[in-house]
Amino acid sequence: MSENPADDAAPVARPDLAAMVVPLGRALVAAELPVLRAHDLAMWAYAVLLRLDAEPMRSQAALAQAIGADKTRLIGILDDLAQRGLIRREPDPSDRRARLLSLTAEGHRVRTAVQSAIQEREERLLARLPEADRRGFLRALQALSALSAAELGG
Amino acid sequence: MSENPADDAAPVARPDLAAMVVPLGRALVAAELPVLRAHDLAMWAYAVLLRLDAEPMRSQAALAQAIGADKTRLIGILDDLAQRGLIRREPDPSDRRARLLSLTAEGHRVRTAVQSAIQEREERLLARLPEADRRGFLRALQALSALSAAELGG
DNA sequence: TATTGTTATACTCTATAACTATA
DNA sequence: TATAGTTATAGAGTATAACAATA
Repeated sequence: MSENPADDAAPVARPDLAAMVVPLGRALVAAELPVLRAHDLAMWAYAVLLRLDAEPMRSQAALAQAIGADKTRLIGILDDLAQRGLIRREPDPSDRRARLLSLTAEGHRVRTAVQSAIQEREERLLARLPEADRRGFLRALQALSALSAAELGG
Repeated sequence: MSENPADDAAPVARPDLAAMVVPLGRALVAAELPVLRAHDLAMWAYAVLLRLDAEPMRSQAALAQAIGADKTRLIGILDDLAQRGLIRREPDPSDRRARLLSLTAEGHRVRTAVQSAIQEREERLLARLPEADRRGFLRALQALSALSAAELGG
């Protein structure tokens, strides 16, 4: 009758992954917001700086897809970043429909300052975990987030 | 000049936690949705079943706070669950403003069936991780999700 | 008056559709 | 005609404010 505990009234061995991961993600985002606000950056703007620092992009559509954003919502973000001199945004000479996107030196500086502040906080949080769990957590997290959404769902 | 790699152009050692956790959460939720849909349950309805199975609640406000939902959005969910006979929802005789909430036997059955299906999928995902990382991941996740949002942010 | 539940409303984020310009 | 970018619009999810019943 109780060979499989999940069939009985007893609580399951662990909460669902989503029930732990989603609230954790919300809390991590909430912890980032003050840092971003201090640099007057929206969350998506920060995502843009990170992506363009890793690699310049050939078009806004490519950038949108790379960071999982909608291309229409990116426009205001890019307007702001370009106006503040954090990114370059110029028509591709070989196809003037597309916009070549890259980070300026100032954009790189801001990106680095923000990420340092964010990861400093994160390290204080991770320091509360036992060393072995901490390493396993980070490795598993990087492995899982490298899988495509399709693989995670299958 | 390059004693601290974060000050230079080189990429940082790891992505920000939120940048890994939030998309992972989204993917996990997306993986749950087909299971929930098969049982004709909304995500919040499932959260209600889980919470009430753990412990009956003295009021809708208490339930809302316990699962991190807005009390106004819970109402339609509770209407549906009560109508389908998955929960009991009766005025507290000692304070008829409040509604006593608890799971019916059928509600418990549904909760167990859904969670089994969900965790079955999750186990297949976790099986892709090395055993040590998997254990560290789950332990760290449970530890972090037990911290309050305030602690995570501080 | 304070609290529980409810309804109505507004706001944010996101996705869809229509328009301009280049090709 | 097809594509990149832009603008305008609509939808989902969420939070806020006002209301009715009970204490």
